[in-house]
Amino acid sequence: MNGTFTHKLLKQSLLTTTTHFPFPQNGFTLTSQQCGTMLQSFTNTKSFTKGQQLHAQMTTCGALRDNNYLNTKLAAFYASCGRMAEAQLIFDEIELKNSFLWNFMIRGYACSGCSLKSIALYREMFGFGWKTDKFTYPFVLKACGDLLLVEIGRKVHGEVVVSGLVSDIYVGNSLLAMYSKFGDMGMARMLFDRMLERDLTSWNTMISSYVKNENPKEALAIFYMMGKAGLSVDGTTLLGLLSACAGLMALKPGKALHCYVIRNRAEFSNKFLRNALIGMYSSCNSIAYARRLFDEVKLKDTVSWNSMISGYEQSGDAFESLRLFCKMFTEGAGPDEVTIVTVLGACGSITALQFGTSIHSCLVKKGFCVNTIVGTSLIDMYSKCGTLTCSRRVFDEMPEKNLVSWSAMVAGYGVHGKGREAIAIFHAMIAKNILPDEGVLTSVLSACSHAGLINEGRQIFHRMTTEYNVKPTSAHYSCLVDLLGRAGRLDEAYELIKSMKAIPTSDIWAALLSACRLHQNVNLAEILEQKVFEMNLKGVGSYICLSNIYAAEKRWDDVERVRAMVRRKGLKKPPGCSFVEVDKMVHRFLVGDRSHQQTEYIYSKLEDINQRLKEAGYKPDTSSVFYDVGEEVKEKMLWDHSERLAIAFALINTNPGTTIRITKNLRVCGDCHTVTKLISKLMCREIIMRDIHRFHHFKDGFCSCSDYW
DNA sequence: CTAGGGTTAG
Repeated sequence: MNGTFTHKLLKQSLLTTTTHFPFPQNGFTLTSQQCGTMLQSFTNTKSFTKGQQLHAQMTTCGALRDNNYLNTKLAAFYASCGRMAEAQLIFDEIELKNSFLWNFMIRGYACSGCSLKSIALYREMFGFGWKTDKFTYPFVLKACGDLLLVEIGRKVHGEVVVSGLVSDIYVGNSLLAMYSKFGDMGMARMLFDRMLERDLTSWNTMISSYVKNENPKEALAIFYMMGKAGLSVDGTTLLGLLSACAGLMALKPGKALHCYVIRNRAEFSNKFLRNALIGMYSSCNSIAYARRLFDEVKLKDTVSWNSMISGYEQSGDAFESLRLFCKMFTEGAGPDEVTIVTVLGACGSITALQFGTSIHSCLVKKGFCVNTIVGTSLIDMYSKCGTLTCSRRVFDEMPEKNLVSWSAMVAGYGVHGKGREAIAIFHAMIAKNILPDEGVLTSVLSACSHAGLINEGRQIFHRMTTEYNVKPTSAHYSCLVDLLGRAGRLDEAYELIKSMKAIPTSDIWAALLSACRLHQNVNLAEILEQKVFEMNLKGVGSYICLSNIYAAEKRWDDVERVRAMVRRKGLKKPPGCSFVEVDKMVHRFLVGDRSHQQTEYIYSKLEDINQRLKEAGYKPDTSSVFYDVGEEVKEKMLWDHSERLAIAFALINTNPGTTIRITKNLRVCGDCHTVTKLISKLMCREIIMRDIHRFHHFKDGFCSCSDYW
C-alpha cells in the first residue's frame, strides 16, 4: 500500500483502491475499505477483542501506516469501547482530524467518567474552528451536567444556539437534562415548552427531572400533559411516575400505574418496575402490598431486598427490617452498601447495638470500604444505641467527612445532653470551611436546648442570618422556644413566637406548652389550649401535655375537657413500645404486654422491685395516667409501662453490672423516670434510655437530663 | 448520538 491520502481525497481513493492487504493468519486479503467497515461494525457492537485482533493484524501488514481513514476508524473504535488511553495515542498521531473523530473522542471521555477531558477536547475542537455538529453536543452537555459546571454549560448552550443546532431533538433533550442536573428546572421547563418537536425522551427527561428535583407534583402534571397529547409511555416514564407517587405518598395514582403495568405485562415485566412498585407501596404506607409483591418476585436481586428492607425501616418496623435482612442471607442473596446503610438505620431505631456492632466488625473483617455514607450511618447507629464513644471513634477515623457526617456527630452529642461537645464539633466544622445548612443548625440548637446553654443557643440562632446565611425555619424557632422555655423564660419564648413573620407551626406551640408543663405555668397553658384545639394535630402529645398540666393542679374538669376533645377528634394515643437487646436478640414490649415467653418472671420481678422501692419510700406519681380510673388502677397501669417490662426483662437476663439500653417510642412518663432512677441505684445498673426526644443516662439514682425533658 | 430508570446516611 503506497501513497498518502489527504482527508479530502480519502473517500474517493477508497472507492478506487484495489490494493489488498494479506492477512497471514487465514490467508484472506482485505481492502482498506473492508477493514474500515469491519472496524465500524466492531465499534457499533463494542466487540473489543475482535477489534483488537484486527488492529494487530493491520499493524502486522502495515495497513495503518499513513492511512488517515483507518486510523480514524481505529481511534473511534477504541473510544467507543471506553479504552481512552489507546484511543488517545492513535488520535494524537492523526494529522487530519475530522468531526467524526472529534465526536467519538468527546463521547468516549464523557461516557467513561472523564467528563472534564471531554469538555477540554470540545474546547480544543471548537478553538481549532472545527465544525461542531449535532453529534458533538449531546456529550459535551452531558459532561457539563454530570460535573455541575454551570458556567461552562451555559456557555456551551450559547454556542449551541449560535450553531443553529438547538432545534435538533437530541441536542434539545441534552439541554433539558443538563439544566435539570443543575437543579434549574425553570430553565429546563422553558426550553421544553419552546421545543418545536418533542419525543418520548423529552417527556421522560422532564418527568424524571422533576422527581429528582423533588417536585413530584409537577412530574405528574407533565404526565397529564402527555396524556392530553395522546402519547403513550414506556418503562422509563412509569419508573419516573412511580417515584413521583412515592414522593407524594399518592397511593391512588400509584395503584393505577400498577394496574397499567399488569395489563401490559409483556412489555413491562422487568425488575426495575417491580422494585419501583415495591418502593412506591412502602412509601405510601402500604407495606403489606409491598410485601405481597416482594414475595411474588421469584428472582429477587439485591435491590428488591433493599427496597423491602428499607420499606419496613421507613414505615417504623425496624424489627421486621432486621428479620428480613437475616432472611436475605438464608435465601442466598448478598447485601451491598445500600443494605448495610439501611440496616444500620434499623439497628439505631430499636437500639440493636450488638447487631449493629457485629455488622460493623463484619465490614472491617471483609475489608469493606467504610465510605462517607456508611461511616455516617455507623456514627448515627452508635449514637442512637447510646454508645457515643464508638460514634466518636468512627467519626475520627473517617478519611472523608461531609456535612452529613459532621451533623450526625453534632446531633449525637445533642441528644445525649452533651451540649458543649456538640458546639465544639459544630465550630470545628465551621473552621474547616464547611458551610452549615438548616439540618446541622437544628441539631446544634437542639443540643443547646437539651443542655440548657441559653447564651450559646441564642448566639448561634443570631449568626444563622448574619453569618451562615440560613433562614430560620420553624424547626429552629421551636428549638429556641424549647431552649428559653426550659430555662423558665416563658414570656420571652412567647414573645419570640409572636415576633415571627411566618405563622407558627404546631411544633413551636408544642415546645412552649411543654415548657409550661415543666414550670407548671397554668396561666400560659390556658392561653395555649385554644391553639392546641385549633390546630389539626395528628399526634396526641400536646393534649396529653395539657392534660398533665391540669392534672397537676387537680383540675379534673379541665382534664376531662381535654380528654373529650381527643375523643371528638378521634385521636388515639399510640401504644407505648420499648425495645431492649439481650444476647443479640432485640425484644419488643408493648404497654401491658403479656405475650413474652418470660411474662411470669417479668411481672414477678416487677412486683419484687415495686415492694423494695416502696420500702425505700417511693410514692407513685399517677398524674400522667391519661385515663379516668381509680387511683389503685392507675398505679397498676404505671407498672405496665413498656420500659419497665423491658428493664425487668433485662435485669433477669443479663449479668449484674451490665448496662441496660432501652429505646421507647414515646416520652418517658414522670413516674417511670423516677422509678428508673431508683432502680439504677437499687440494682447498681447503668440504664441508658432513649425516648422520643433525647437520651437519659440513669446512674446511682440520677439522670443525665437533670429531670428536664 | 439524547433520558436510562429501582434501593442508602444528619
